[in-house]
Amino acid sequence: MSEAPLRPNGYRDTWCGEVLTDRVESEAQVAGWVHRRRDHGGLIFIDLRDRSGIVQLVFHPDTSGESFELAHKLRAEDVLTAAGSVVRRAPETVNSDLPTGEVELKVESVELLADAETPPFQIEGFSGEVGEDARLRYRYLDLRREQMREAMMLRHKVTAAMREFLDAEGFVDVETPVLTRSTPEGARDFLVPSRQQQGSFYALPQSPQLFKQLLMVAGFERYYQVARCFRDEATRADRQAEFTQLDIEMSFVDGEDIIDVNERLLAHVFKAAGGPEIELPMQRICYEEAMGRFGTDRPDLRFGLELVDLGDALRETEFKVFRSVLDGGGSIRGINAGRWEMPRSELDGLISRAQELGAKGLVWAFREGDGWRSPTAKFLSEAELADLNERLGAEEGDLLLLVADERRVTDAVLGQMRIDLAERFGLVDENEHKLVWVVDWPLMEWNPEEKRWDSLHHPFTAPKGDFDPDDPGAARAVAYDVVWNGQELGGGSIRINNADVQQKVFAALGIDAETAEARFGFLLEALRYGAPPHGGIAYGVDRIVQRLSGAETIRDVIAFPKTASGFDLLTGAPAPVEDLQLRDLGISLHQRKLAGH
RNA sequence: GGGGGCGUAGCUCAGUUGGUUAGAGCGCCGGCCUGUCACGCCGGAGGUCGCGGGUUCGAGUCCCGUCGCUCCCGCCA
Repeated sequence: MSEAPLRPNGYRDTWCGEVLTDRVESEAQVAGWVHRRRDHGGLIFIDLRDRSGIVQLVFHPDTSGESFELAHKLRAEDVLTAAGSVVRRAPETVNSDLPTGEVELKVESVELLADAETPPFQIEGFSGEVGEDARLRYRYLDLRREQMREAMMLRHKVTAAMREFLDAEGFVDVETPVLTRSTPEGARDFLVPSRQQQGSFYALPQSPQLFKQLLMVAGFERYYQVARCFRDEATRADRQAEFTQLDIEMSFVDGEDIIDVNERLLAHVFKAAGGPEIELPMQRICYEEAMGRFGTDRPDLRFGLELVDLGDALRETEFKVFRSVLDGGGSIRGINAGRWEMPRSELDGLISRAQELGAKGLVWAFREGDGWRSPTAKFLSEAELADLNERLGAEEGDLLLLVADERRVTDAVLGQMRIDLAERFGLVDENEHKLVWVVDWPLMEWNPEEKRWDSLHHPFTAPKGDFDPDDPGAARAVAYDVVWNGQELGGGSIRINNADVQQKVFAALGIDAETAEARFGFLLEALRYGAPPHGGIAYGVDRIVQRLSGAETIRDVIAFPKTASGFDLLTGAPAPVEDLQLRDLGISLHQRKLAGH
């Protein structure tokens, strides 16, 4: 990234990274942090770093005795300004690893602007990766490291490209409240107690969903926001309780309009961020097909190992495990993992993994002749084995994995094992990129634990055509998720713009009229005042940047992230508050724990 | 909420079957060094082995508990 020109002041007139051969024989003043010092006794080199890069300073006793004396005392991460002449290095002293390696600054004057204590870890070291505790506790030092600086710069490029594109397409950036209303559906809310209305609470938004719909009712037509969102749920490698969403909504559009503008948005952002080139139009796959072939609604299309339905081959089976599942309306599905040797202990590991994922068990087998080498082989007839082999496309020695359970379990287990196996067998080409729209979603799915219908996206998603409250499972949605190599980048839908339809959908979801009125009355009311057809999408900005940067965790692309247990190791949040503060809020605690650590 | 891994010097780690005074590299401090760029050489300081309890003649090592970090399941779009 090239830097904007500097207005010369008392500190500097040149970026460290821009002290290049075109400046030779001119004067320059630079400022920054001492990256490394090499003191030869009679000659001292200092690598000076600012955000643009590194330049070598040379301190000669003959050039400036005073500067030379000071240079002796400089230590890592001291902040200084140095002025002198830019000189070309002798050919044998050129450092080809450094963009500025053909030149150096012969220092004539130097001033220490701030001295630094010895950092708890080396900003630029070679003794391996620094532990995350230390990095988070001293995040401002961690952010000085090249990898973090580049991640944050990339993040900036991504959001800048988003804004640039959306601005050019006529989208209006509108801020929506952070103190808003709790809606107990979905994830747990972060609550904020109200001082003026004691006993009442704001909630931090899980997304600006309802506000952006209201902005459509308000006639803004095209809205976007880079919005902070909050979900009080467990953190993961790719999840933080506090995260950033690119939120978009449009009026007078159908699903194709939204997909069109978003494909161009993604292409623009990927290009600006140096990501993989996106071919337009992007591939699409319908929900049913994704679930059928990959067992997931966010399929990674870079490798095979597709799921195969095996119920038909086992219709007459007498094997009790399969029999009872089929009789109970469940499914038997399998994967041909290909020809891999695997010792018994690893096969046991696969069984454990399947159980961890929710299966009761896992059948493994290697094709041998027309039958199987497997503990399960003796329970199946020759005809059944032959049929299974054929359906799985099994060749001699292929490893076959079968799960029998409810369809949602077989999909979840095999869908994840497919990914595990691909990683383990090295089937994923990291240079290949597959972006795909998953379309044609069901509007709702049956939740057997809670014995009710749940929205697949959210309760504001519009049903395609007329909605039949007696058969919610039949309803489809104009909904679309965009998936990159098996990870969901964003998803959206056409929304309900009619209060009657919205009420029917609430009712089907088990939200009675009274509750709907209490929680969403403002929305229902707004929909009665002329709500245009509208729809939109939301992206996980952190995840997009994580994927573009190749970072292992989402924390590496967030300036000040929290730990898995929600702690901010830098500031010590969350922390107890003064009794007086609680009294103001009318809150009393059952017990007070002392702050941890 | 559940399961796995980790916790030893400022940082990254080693530490055998439970056995004398707990080690290495980097960093740090002091000295020497005029072309280095992971500068080099010489010397030095630095430890609540996460915390608490237990077993034992003896615990970094074994047991129990607890705290923290992390990954996974649940949860979460």
